[in-house]
Amino acid sequence: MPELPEVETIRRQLAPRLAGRQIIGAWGFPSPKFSDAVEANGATIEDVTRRGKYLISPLDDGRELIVHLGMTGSLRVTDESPDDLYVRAWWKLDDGGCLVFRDVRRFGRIAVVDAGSYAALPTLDKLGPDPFDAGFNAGTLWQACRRSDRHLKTQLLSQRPVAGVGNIYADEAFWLARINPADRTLTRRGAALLVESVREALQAGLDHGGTTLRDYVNANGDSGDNQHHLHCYGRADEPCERCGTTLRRTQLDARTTTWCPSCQPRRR
DNA sequence: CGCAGCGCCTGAAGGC
DNA sequence: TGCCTTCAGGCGCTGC
Repeated sequence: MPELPEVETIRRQLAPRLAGRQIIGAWGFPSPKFSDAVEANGATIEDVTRRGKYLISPLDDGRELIVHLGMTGSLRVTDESPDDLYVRAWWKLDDGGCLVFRDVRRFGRIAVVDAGSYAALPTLDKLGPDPFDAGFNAGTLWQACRRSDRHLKTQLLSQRPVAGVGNIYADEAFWLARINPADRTLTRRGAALLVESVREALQAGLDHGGTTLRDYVNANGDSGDNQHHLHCYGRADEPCERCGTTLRRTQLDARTTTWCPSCQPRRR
């Protein structure tokens, strides 16, 4: 499940490979989620950038090709035309390569829009600051969480206070910050801790090439390594690395959530 | 406008 | 062995 570290890993691999390449053929799976792929035909890719979990490629005609990988999406550049049941889009390049988007569960999304016009992608349209930007700090996070009464974890996953955090790195960040994900309010100090912990969790993911639980592979087809470095996510019923208490699992707004009842006590 | 609830998808895993 | 059910989950949409 690609979150910011996985998407950024792919972006770093694709940007030098795709910049300057003209698209000379395109196909999209016949569904509104993918059929926009053909709209990029004929344009030249100028770069591959990222906002949160969205890959954004500026085109030379003032539009942008946007790809969200969803749960099981992957992007690769191959030498041959794809022959695979789960390919949802491809773009033939002017150097003989082919950019292929594969997505078993079809939770991904492709769009071609006028640059910066994201009305068709409401989450992107209202996306918060990237976690490593100065615009994400204790003050902004505290303010954002003060305006809502939802569980803190649900707020992080909304992509509004900060962009790019999904279920895995959210559980990691709350564990690192020793904050209970079911809390609804943050102290100033808690906000500062959580900012640092979000960055630490995501940086670990980046350093280890992303987390591969089942499907994730980078643009070279390689799995990540961060699944061997997780402290909390997916470790319910195992002892907490810090205190030995058995980690617990629950559902929080329909999201599987793992936490340490001792290190991460409920506030209030 | 905020948000709770639901639907989208399909392979893997578990139950019997 | 094989059928059936449940689970995973990011995001868009609907309706309160």
